[in-house]
Amino acid sequence: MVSTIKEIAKLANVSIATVSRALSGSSKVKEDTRQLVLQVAKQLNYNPNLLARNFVKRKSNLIALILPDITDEFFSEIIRGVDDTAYLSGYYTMVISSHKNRSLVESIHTIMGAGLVGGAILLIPYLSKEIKEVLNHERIPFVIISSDNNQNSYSMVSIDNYGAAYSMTEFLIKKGYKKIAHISGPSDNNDAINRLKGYTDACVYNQLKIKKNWIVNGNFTRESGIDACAQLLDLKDKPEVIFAGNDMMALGCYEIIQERGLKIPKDISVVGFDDIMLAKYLSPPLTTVKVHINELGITAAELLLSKLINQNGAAERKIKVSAELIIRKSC
Amino acid sequence: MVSTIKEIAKLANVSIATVSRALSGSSKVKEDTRQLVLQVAKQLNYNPNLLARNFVKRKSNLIALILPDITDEFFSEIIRGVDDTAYLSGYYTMVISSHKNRSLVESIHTIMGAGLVGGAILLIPYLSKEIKEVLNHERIPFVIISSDNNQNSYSMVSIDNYGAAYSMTEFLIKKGYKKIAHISGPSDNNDAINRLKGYTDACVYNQLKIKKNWIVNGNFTRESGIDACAQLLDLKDKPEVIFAGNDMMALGCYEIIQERGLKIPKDISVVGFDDIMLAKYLSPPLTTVKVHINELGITAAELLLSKLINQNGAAERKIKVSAELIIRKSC
DNA sequence: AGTTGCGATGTAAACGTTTACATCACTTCT
DNA sequence: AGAAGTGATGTAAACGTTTACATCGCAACT
Repeated sequence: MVSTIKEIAKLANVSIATVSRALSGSSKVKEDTRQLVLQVAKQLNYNPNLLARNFVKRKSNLIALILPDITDEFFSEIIRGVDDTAYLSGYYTMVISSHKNRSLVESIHTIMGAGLVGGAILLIPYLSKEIKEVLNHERIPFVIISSDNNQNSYSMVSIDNYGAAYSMTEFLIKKGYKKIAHISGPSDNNDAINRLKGYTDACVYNQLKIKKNWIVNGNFTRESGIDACAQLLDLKDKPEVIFAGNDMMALGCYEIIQERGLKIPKDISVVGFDDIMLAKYLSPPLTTVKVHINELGITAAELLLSKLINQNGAAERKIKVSAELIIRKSC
Repeated sequence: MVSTIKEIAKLANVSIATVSRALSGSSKVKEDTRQLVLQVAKQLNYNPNLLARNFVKRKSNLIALILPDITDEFFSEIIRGVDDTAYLSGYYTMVISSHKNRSLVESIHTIMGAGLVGGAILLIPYLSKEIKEVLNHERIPFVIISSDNNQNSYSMVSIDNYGAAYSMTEFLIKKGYKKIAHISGPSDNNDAINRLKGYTDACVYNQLKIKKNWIVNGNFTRESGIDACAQLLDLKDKPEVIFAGNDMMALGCYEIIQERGLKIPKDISVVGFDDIMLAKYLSPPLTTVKVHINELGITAAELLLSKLINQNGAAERKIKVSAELIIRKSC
């Protein structure tokens, strides 16, 4: 059942080299011969052995997508984006989740060094010294999806947190809001940092005063949204709108606001970031920022593929995937 | 940088066979020699070439996870479940999404015949004749994740839709509800069919009358939930509780019920199925059925691995992954 | 007619690893 | 002391494919 070029060669009365050439399509083979070979191949139900092919060519049509140790609503979109794009260029995608049984560093080393994959896409929130150390020793091309924008030496794809937060803030200002609060994410999280910066810069640029206690720290959880929002509601000088660093914290805001008998957006407005699935089902539906997550995957794959195909040591590129304001009823 | 066993052999002054044996750990090598080899390997930063290894052993430590043409909130959990389990046995997971550029049949054929992967897990909602045809010609082991329980000849893992729906219905009956309605999913969808059957069987077993117009057809969308629920609310003999075939339809119920000024669960109760992320954030939080999706992946992977490891043509097995009632405030 | 060029095809090596078999140096029998 | 057995190691083939190089036949030159 598992036919090889040898068998085709025998049946077609040609050498295996000719078969190989006929099948690969490129080289010079007489059209008659090619047709013959193709026909025999079909008849034998031939499937090339990719293992052998990759092995001898010393390259692989597999790319690794290395994911961090957490589950995320958005991972499947990234995976799909990568897989779709890779497939169109004849590549397959291997997914590796690092987790307790296998550190990220270990994954990188074993996977990238084994010849199994031709390139890798790494989803890494924060590039530690250790990780960079390992990466610098790897010889296959890779691309990083990360919001860690302090790195120059790698090709990176990231969400335009800054730009999106800036737009959202400016949108609120244009709508007439003067008192805009922000609940930020963890202070060591780059998404959070950039969103905060987008918010403050937009305020500054539009000559809007930011009171210091209008910026309160959260940690991207619903609970922290509740706490942060409570703080804001207790303020003498209450903000008119709360820009939560992500939707989960916005959700927390909704809960405490409604618990206190206030109405959104009449008494106070709320906007978020991420456009998680439930955002549009909240009441009122949440105005937020939608990141085209699958584009992260697509872009990363494209970048990697370009490295794989024309392997001139091109300069490392940084690409930001833009986001879109989703205007609903919460402001 | 890319060291091979040849180089190790040279440095350690042994033959490549000895190196191979020392590294693979199994065969008989003098302990001193093994240590020496190991040390040299480490020093050379050696990584075995998996491509070569798989090639010569004519087996692969890659398994393919073939997904259908849609994106789903739950896919990442399945992927993670498969990957985690596979990894623990030394296997890697390759994800293939079939889609417009690549039919499922095509994916199956090219992937499973190329020697690249040693086995496959296929997520297939409905096993068409064509698909079965292709599957029957494949020679590598595979496992199917599906709710299509009309198949005997394959190893399958599925959600226990029937049992879970039965439990939910019985739970409602025990709570004292006498008038239970059901909004079913598409009539050609096996999940929907089994859930409906679980519901009716539980009613019958508990001698509960089911009025014909208490069962209304939906199609798993929120909109269909709205329509179906409206029909139920318009009934002279209104049900006391609506068991929606999935959470999205339950969400639709919430909307129309609240729009009509009714209270859940005071005026009417609603329960769902799936435990999608937003279920717990609805107000009131939705009582529903949680399927341990990652277990689908884990179980499928275990099944496949057992086939891969002891390749005695064991009987094909069917495994149902059980579900759990998540009792919240909606009834 | 002999040379050159070229297109088509064949030959064989190579890729890195595993593994069946051969070999060798001992030890332990008889 | 020789035979037989055993444990450690080496030799070489094999896996399926690609590809550099060699070869061959034929057309188009001089």
